[in-house]
Amino acid sequence: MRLKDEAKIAIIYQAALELVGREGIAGLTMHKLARRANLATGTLYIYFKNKEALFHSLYRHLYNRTDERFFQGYKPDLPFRDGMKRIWINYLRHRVEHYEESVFLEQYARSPYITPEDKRLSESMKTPFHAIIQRGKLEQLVKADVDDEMILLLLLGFIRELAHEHVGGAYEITQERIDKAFQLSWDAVKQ
Amino acid sequence: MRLKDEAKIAIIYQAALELVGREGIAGLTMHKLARRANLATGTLYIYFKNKEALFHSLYRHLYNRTDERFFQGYKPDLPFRDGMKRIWINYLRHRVEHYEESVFLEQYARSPYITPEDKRLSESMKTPFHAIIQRGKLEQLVKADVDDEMILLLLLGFIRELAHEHVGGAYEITQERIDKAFQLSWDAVKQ
DNA sequence: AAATATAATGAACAATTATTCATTTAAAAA
DNA sequence: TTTTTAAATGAATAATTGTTCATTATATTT
Repeated sequence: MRLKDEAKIAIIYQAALELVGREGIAGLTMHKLARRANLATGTLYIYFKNKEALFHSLYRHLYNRTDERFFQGYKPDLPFRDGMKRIWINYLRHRVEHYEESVFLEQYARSPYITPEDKRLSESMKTPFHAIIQRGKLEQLVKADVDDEMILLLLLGFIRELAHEHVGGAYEITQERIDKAFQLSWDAVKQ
Repeated sequence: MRLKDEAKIAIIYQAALELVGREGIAGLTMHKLARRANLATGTLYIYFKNKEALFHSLYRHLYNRTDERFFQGYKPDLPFRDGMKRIWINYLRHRVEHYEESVFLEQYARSPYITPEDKRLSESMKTPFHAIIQRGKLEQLVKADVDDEMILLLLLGFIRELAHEHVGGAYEITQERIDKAFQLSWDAVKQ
């Protein structure tokens, strides 16, 4: 099979994410997906072997795109707090602007489709975050007696809830609230 | 229809939660569910009108049981920090010991099965937490310039991540870590 | 114990959804 | 333009899954 139209695959991915964002993996049928992507059902099978392969492929695709987004605009010569805030905001933006991705990733992780290989992949996402926390400890700005993972869980957990409530319409994120929320996070982890 | 065996319904709920915890809502079939609950497929339809009604019923059931668990052992005459820690730990325990419930609730919220009525219900869970935060502000122990919802999101988000990683086997929760984690939370929200 | 009522069963049926493939449409090459 | 090749279509088929119901087992009443 020669290389198929990349753009069309992107359209299929996008349609899948939109549908999963609304009705979850349980609600996604190949028929609905094709309709949303303006294709015939059979066309999906030109690009993907079957439904399972489509999910698998989308899953891997999402893990490639993400991590560079988190570190956009981060310069190591920024003071630590500013650099950390930058990444903090990047991650919040990511969760808000690509909310369906999170829904897909979380539901896929607990679906009949996930493979053991996929599970390992999700761990690797965290490594660059750990590096930042290490820096904070070296500069004696971050609590030395708390392990990196715990600090990371506090930061990510908070951001995820903020994004979740914002997208759901229950809690609007404003600039003022971003500053306050980061301050809370900072107070939690600072030495 | 006269009242059916409550215990059997509990068994069905339990089986459903276990299956959804492993393969998500997308992976749950009536056949699998019946097998796990040691019943014939048809029996499920004696207790529930159909699959949708079963989910709906389970969803409502979960919302009734939960909130009393969170406030177990909370006495208003405890110093604020101790009382808050108590609830904090209760919620962590809840998320760990009833992890499948969380998976179900989150997936159900984004499934083809949820109704608008169900959506409203999930908001009500938070009210008792808000009351505690109010107390903290009155006693001038909690940041006055941060709204309750934000404080709540930080606390819940962190706990949810801790429980998630613990259950997944990636981050074991020990007594020492519980104390540290609560300290982080406290540092975030304290005045 | 017999009669009656209720619950449980699981194979049969219905509905939904995934997948295939003969045919059409569009693009590329001759 | 004609021929050849690739891509797209969507109705038909296959597979899966939800639901029903005639029958059997169990419990309750007389």
